[in-house]
Amino acid sequence: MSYSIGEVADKLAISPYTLRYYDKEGLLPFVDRNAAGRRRFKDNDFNFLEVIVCLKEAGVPVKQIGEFIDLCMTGDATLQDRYDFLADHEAKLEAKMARLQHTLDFLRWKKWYYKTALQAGTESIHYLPGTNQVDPAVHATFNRLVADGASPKTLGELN
Amino acid sequence: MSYSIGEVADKLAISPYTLRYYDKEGLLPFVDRNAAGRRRFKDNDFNFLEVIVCLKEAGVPVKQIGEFIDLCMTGDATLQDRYDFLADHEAKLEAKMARLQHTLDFLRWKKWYYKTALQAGTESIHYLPGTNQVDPAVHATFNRLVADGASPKTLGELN
DNA sequence: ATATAATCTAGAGTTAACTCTAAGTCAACC
DNA sequence: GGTTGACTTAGAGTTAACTCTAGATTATAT
Repeated sequence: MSYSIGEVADKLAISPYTLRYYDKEGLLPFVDRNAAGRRRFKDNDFNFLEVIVCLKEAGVPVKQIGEFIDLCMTGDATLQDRYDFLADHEAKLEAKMARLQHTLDFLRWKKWYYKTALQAGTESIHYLPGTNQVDPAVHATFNRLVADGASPKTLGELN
Repeated sequence: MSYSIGEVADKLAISPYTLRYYDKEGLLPFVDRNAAGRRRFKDNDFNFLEVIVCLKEAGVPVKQIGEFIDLCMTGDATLQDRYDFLADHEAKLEAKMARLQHTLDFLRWKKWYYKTALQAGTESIHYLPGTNQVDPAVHATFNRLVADGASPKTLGELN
């Protein structure tokens, strides 16, 4: 089985432009061409494409993905380098997910902030008396609710 | 208490250039100026800055963050819009974290793939006999190990 | 008082990752 | 056999988010 650039683009839900750009950047050295110079992707190529898509999603720059593909093409001498590369980006992704979890926590507290303001009809219930400044105790109140067992996700839910 | 742009930049670990850029894009309409035209950040401004940093981390484009700040400056009439904005980006962030979890799973399976190749001294242990194509059963083997209770994270760990 | 450092604006430059255009080739269908 | 659509390359254009420069002003430290 072999596939045209358009078929691969459809399968991966990315544009043919992007695939050609990746090729230009050295990400697709494994792709064959037919007599007319058109790209013919093999079944096994999807193993590489899967990795490329994964690294992209993980936030690895195209240039670095190219370096990984280079290692792949070089052979068994680079197995350790490839392992280290993946371990490095695994750690980076774990760190990023931890940061995003904090971001999500913050978003949920702010949602609760607006839910309660909405129910009161005014944001000023969260202000220090006689000012336009948010009372730091409000965040502490939310944290106490969570510590007491409430779900941060449902606390901010309207209805 | 008030703070210069440099002090705020240090606290948020972003450059003064970036803060001025945000101001230019309408993200900092709440910041005061002194007689000489220099920015003076108030304590309460950090409530806005916190939100800006959070939305940035969540992947919200600067332009959209500006729209949210606009809502904030308009007053209580926009409370629902602000709630909806946060709820929308909460959902998007949850979806992104689910995708990243899949990405992390994939990275770990590939790490195990290279760990086992490394221990065998050659990647070819994963190929279909007499080819250079990866045997699809290899991924299935990894999945079985995980289904049988092994940790995907430690399975790929070297040592 | 003076040198150094921080700030200001307007606007130019940079970078990554596409995204598209132009001009041409090739394949599939009626 | 002709038309339509997919493909090719080289290279230009786009977009977001900075990042910096230049030239001027202001604040801080000796």
